[in-house]
Amino acid sequence: MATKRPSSAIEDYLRAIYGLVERGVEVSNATLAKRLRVSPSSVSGMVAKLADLGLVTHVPYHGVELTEPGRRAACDVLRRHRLIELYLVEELGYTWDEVHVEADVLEHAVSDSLIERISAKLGDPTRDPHGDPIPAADGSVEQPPTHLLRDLEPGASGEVARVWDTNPEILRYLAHNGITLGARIEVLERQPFGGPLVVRVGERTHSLGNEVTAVLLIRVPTSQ
Amino acid sequence: MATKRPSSAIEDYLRAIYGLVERGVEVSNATLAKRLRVSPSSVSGMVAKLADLGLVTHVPYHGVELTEPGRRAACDVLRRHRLIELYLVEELGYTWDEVHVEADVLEHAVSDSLIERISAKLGDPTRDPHGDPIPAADGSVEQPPTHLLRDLEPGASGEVARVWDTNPEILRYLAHNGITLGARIEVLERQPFGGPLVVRVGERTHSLGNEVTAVLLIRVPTSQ
DNA sequence: ATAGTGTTTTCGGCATGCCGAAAATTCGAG
DNA sequence: CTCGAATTTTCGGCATGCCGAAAACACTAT
Repeated sequence: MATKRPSSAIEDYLRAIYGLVERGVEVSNATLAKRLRVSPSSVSGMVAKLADLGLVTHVPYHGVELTEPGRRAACDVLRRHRLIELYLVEELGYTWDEVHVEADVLEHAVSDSLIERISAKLGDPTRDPHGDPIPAADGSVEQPPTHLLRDLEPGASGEVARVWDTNPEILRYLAHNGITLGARIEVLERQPFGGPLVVRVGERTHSLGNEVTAVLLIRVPTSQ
Repeated sequence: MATKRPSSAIEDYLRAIYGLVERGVEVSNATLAKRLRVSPSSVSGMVAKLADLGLVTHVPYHGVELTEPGRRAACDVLRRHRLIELYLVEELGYTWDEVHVEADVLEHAVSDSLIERISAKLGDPTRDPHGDPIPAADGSVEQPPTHLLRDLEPGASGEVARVWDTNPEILRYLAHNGITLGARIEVLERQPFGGPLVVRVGERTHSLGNEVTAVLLIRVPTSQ
């Protein structure tokens, strides 16, 4: 029998930790506090609790790491979150900038059986509307090899595989400029000193700032 | 701007009070405690809080009554609850005995905008899978005139308009015997001393106990 | 009137999670 | 090595909601 689900607060922390690791961001008390919009002292308290529960390992004054049960629980939440996002887009006409807030709440409220019906109705998809992989019901995740747009050299091209951000404004900006999942994108030139990257998407060229290029993951055909 | 939504606990109490009134059950501390599966002392505490918030009036040691703001808030929750139930049946293949538990949780998690999209997708329905009226977005509810099956005399007939219960076993029992919304039902005879009511539904006759006849609402053609 | 019964309320307590202020720790610069 | 800044933890406190035990109340029957 499936063991009971953690509290929403716990699930929020687990998903946040997983998300930071996934993006290669250091998982510190401070980054967690910022991401969860909570005070650092609250993070200390909750991390102690997570460690008690065996969901993370914690070296005081140093880092936090998910244990295997913790990773598994995080994947469960992530699966729910991403399936809900996709469902809202596919079945209820949401756009990719609207779904995150809604899914943040619903991920804690849907039952396992509901989420499996949703998955079935969507044809057991493996990507959410932002290109993020949807963990399978058994907790496995496939992370396809991609490159940050920021790291590509002029001349490189590929297609937009994933947008690593939840900020509705950035997402609307991208969609408005035709930068959506699957769009072909070619790097034309890079301005020095942290300047914008000039890219071509379809007929148009855009100068993209750091906030944007650090968030777009590109699938490059001949990787390596 | 819509004022913030009450806590889930508060919404649960409001919906419970509304539900008891709707069924003509006395709204006492005890009935509330039983319906919410909570201790009587918890009810006392929460009722005091609801009174503070102006959602109910409370005469200590006597009854609780919804104020107009309280009724309105209860209808909001009820609208969400019933739309979710219908949605699960229509779009995700749930049966009428499965939806209640799921909706109990989701009613607190769906945003107003999501619920309106759901309502639109369903064609702004006015009945949920149990025949319960779905309050409109403006808080108005229509209660169609019906009769408890228990109160009908032999010879009377009508169609099943509503099932006033959430117990999955009763609901499965009814569905299994063809007693679903819209089914024609005719009272054949009434056994005395609280005995069963014999009814005909389609080709078959059933002897229905009190638990069942007290829960079936019948629309009788020539009311009066 | 009053005793008894059942209901309701009050009271202190517990669990979860949040906070700010102050103490503890780390780590780089000098 | 030591000082100081930044981070992290500890501590006491608060809010929400739940509980059980005991006191307060209402209502019925004598």
